[in-house]
Parts: sequence; structure tokens; C-alpha cells
Amino acid sequence: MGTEVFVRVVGYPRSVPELPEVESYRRLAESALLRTVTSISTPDPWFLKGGADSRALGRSLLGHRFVSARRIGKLLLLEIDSGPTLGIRFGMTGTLVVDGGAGVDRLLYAPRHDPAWDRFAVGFDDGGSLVVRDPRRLGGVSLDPDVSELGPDAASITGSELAGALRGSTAPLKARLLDQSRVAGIGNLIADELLWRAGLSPLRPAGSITPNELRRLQRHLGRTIRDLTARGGSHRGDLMDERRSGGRCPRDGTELTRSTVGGRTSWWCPGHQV
DNA sequence: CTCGACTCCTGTTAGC
DNA sequence: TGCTAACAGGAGTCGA
Repeated sequence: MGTEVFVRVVGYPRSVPELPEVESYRRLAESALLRTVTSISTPDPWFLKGGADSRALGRSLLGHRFVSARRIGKLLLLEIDSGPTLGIRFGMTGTLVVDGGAGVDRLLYAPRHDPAWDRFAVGFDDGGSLVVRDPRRLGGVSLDPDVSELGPDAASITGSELAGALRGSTAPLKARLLDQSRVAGIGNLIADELLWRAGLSPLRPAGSITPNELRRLQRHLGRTIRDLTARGGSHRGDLMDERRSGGRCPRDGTELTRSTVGGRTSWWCPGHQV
């Protein structure tokens, strides 16, 4: 290969690890199953959470194999053949890299691959590797992460579970949907896309959602996650390109409103989201 | 218990 | 053109 084609990535990196991204990491991680770990790299102590220091990780991983890759919300769980389970959170900018290929979005931060962004890695006896790459260090790895605080997974939540997650709450609807202890897996981009599709204002008190609206929300939640997963990421929503100052509703042309809800920037259509 | 505000982190970008 | 401050957001903590 003589010429390196240098593709400049324009704009803010848009592929934030929400449910679709982590699900694709999970599938990728399946290619790392049943391979014996012979080395680990933990260059960033900050990235090791819940007391999972280098020594504990080495003891749990060296000579062992991952036997299953599960996901709850945005948490990836790699079960080890014996002992604790490895938990991986990707924060805002994390990606999973197995055997040198990028996980979900090769363009995220590509082509720059600062080696310092590799916060955690295991090497296999066949020469391959599993690497967690996270420029902004908001992710982390842990052993036996506490999953009891996570709500039902957004991809498979039932209507009654969703109703229970919203019932009686005075918090804004979107804030409740972003609360991982209520529903696991919804991030800021999916929340905006979902509420736009369902025609619901992010500011509505969660407990004010009527049974009809709840059914609509439930239906659009499943569809939105399926759509975005099929399209390749949470940034592929119909609303995405308009999430900016001066952006207009793709449905009715109304200028979008920007609000801060649950501490997150929210773009929504005051015309049809009520 | 619930909920909002604040904090962590650092690459990117808007604005001077 | 170069610099700086604001911004992005998942998750944990804290206080009202």
C-alpha cells in the first residue's frame, strides 16, 4: 500500500455509544470468546473501576477465556470461564477493537489512533487482542459490576415495565428515559429521536403520560432501536441532521427548540411534540 | 425516596 | 491565523 488515503472526519464525532453501538460491540466481542488470555495491559488506572486493579484483573484473566458476551443497556458483560465477569462501559467516546479492526464506527476519531487512547487491552495466545479505546476516558472496566441498579433493557422492555418506569414521576419524561436505573440503554440521541417520532415533549412530566401515549411511546421505542441498529448507530436518526441551531422539524418544518433536560442538550419540535 | 445540580474527562469547535 | 473558552454526554455523587 503506497498511498495512505487520509479521510478527514468533519464535525463532532456523532457515534456515541448508546444501545445500538454497545450491541454491536457485543457481537464483535463474540469473536473473542474461547481464546486464552495470555497478557493484559492496564496503562490507565483511572479506567479501572470498582477496585478492579491491575493485579485483580490479571488474576481473573490470565490463562482464562471469555465464554459469553452479554449486554444490559450500555453495559457489556464478558463472562470468564471461572471467577468474576468483566464489565465494560464505553462512556461517550469508547470503542471496542478486536484483532485490530474497529468496532462499530471506523470513522469515529479515525484515522487518528493515538496509542494513548487504548485504556485497556487483553492479548490472546493466538496473537489477537481485545482493546477498549476511549479518548475521553469516561468509560471504564470493572469486575462483577453491580447490575442490580439497571432497569429493564430498552430493546426488550415490556409495556407494563415502561409504564412502571414512568408512573408517578414528576421528572421530565426525557430525564426519566435517560435514567439507566429506570430504563437501560437510552442515551441522549435515541431519546431525542424517540420523543420526536412519538410526538411527545421531552419536558412533559413522566407521570402525565396517558395510556394511549404510553402505547405510542412503547411502539416507537422498539422501532427506533431496531431502525437505528439496522442503520448502524444511534446517530442515524431522522432528526439527527437538524439537531443544531436553526434546525427544522423534518416532519412539519417547525424550527426546533433547544432545551436542557436532565442535564442534556435536547432538540425537539414545539409543533408536533406535545 | 426523588430529582436537579454539579463533577469527572479531553477532543473539537465557535468565537474573539 | 492562533488562541481560548465553551461544548459534548454517560455516570457517579451530593444536597435539598
